[in-house]
Amino acid sequence: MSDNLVEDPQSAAIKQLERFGLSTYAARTFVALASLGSGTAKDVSQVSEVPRTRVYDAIDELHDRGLVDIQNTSPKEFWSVSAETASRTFEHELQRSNNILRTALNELEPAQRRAEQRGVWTVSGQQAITNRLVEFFDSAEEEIVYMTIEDLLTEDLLSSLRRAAERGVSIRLGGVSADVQARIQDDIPGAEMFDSLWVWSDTPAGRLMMVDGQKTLVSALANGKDAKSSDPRSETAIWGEGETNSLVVVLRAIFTWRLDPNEDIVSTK
Amino acid sequence: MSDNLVEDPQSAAIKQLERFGLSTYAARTFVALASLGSGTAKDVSQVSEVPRTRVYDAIDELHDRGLVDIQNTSPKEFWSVSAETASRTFEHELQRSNNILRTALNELEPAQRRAEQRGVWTVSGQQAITNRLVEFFDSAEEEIVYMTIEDLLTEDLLSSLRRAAERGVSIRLGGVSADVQARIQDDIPGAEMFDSLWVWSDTPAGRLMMVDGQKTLVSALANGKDAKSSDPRSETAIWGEGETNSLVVVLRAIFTWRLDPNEDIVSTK
DNA sequence: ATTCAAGTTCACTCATTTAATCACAAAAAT
DNA sequence: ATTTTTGTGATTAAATGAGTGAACTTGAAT
Repeated sequence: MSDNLVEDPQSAAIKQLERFGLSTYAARTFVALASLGSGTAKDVSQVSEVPRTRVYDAIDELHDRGLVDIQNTSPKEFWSVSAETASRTFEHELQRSNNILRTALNELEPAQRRAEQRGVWTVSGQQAITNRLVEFFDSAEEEIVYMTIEDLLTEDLLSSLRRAAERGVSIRLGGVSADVQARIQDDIPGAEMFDSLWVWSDTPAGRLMMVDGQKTLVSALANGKDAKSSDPRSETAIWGEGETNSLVVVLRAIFTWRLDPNEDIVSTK
Repeated sequence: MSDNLVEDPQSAAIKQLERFGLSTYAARTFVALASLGSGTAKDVSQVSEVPRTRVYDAIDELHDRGLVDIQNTSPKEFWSVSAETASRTFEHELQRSNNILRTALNELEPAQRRAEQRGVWTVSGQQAITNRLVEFFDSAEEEIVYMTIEDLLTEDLLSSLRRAAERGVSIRLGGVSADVQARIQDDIPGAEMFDSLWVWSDTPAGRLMMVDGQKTLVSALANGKDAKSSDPRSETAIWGEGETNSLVVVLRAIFTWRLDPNEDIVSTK
């Protein structure tokens, strides 16, 4: 098989270089040079499968990007920067690019975003859902309730919860096993743990969240069997916000019913 | 004129989004949604100039990337994440991508890179040249001599010099004005300043570098007139390394002749 | 229930970009 | 001087993506 799940460094590197805007010729040429250290067009062509006559264009592209230096002899010799330098170069470029993007978007973003939203929005992909949660957590002023399976309690979310706790937001966490509870207690002393409403540690579930009683989110993992090995993209969530949002109303009802301390419900075994 | 030097946020954002791999439709759609907050296909089409029928594809693309959430009503409504979230999302993605690239390149990099190089290599672009200098500085073991005009003495280089100084490398810096000399003396106490061999603070020059007497670099700015406003890409440099490298031999001769303390040369006015 | 309009999806064309091949000129090596 | 290698340019072919329009679905109104 030529395409394994764990790729060989060659094609992995090529793929990323293309992602950063290099042509496939340029990407292949750079990878060839990286493994050679330096070489002529002929050398490059042989190990990279790039037509010899096109190596020169590829080198030009790389030279303009500062990734390859040229020796003007005949035959010309080409030299590629080190892995570290290449990586740093891209990092700089992308950082710069991202800053431009952020400021541009901020400029044209309307003053008041999502005051009160009717309806329920869907998000998919574990990372996207996590991002949304972090946003909600960061906007919390009084209370966060979050039920989750442990696999979905990433560092991102924990640090966001920590920040919230430091602001004085009360935090209630459910669905995690005893030992993880202990670890979190160390990390975020203010957090209050509760056992999940239903036992779901063995079944692949999802997450449930409510912030300040007016922003809620529910997620579920698509493919049923095992949660761990499932593709991160298979998680789908819906969320809604606003005092009168229907999803909010429903979830608030459930949460307050199950969690409110003055209510006296027997915990489901 | 539609394309100013300082672009409007619209097209600036679109350009960066495309750079990050979005189609132009997707980029335009996202920018439209970012200024609307949320809206239907119709709304988006009107402000983005994207054909209404293709908005759906664009939204799919954005949804997959976690940048847009969808409300499954009729008409469908679309909601874009905040500028901050979008920026963070890209940052994550690119960081991840860059890590893969770095490890892949490191794996296939040959053990011994550039032991002794014959010949002289050319680099162009200010950033690329700076990168090369940082690499040289970081590899210095005994001595760094660096002559430069102030504009080309960036923070990157200063911190690299600082690291070298802390390793005990002796540093000689030339070509900078008195006040900048003072500032650097504070920053890097070990650095020794010397007045440039010829007066070049007013003329657009370039840089001269030698490390450990065996790695040298010379650069020059292409367009003559004023150094400041000149395009950063117009700087071109050549470098060489190795005891017997011709460029090294020549520059070492000059430097030792002019700088060696036991020689007694009258300073050029 | 039927019709109409609006919303959504799909299939197709056209243009632009990019990969790939070829032909030729210049330079080295024999 | 001749032959091989190296470098540049032009040309063709394929693929990607923008743009257009037809067909289908859904919801609302008569």
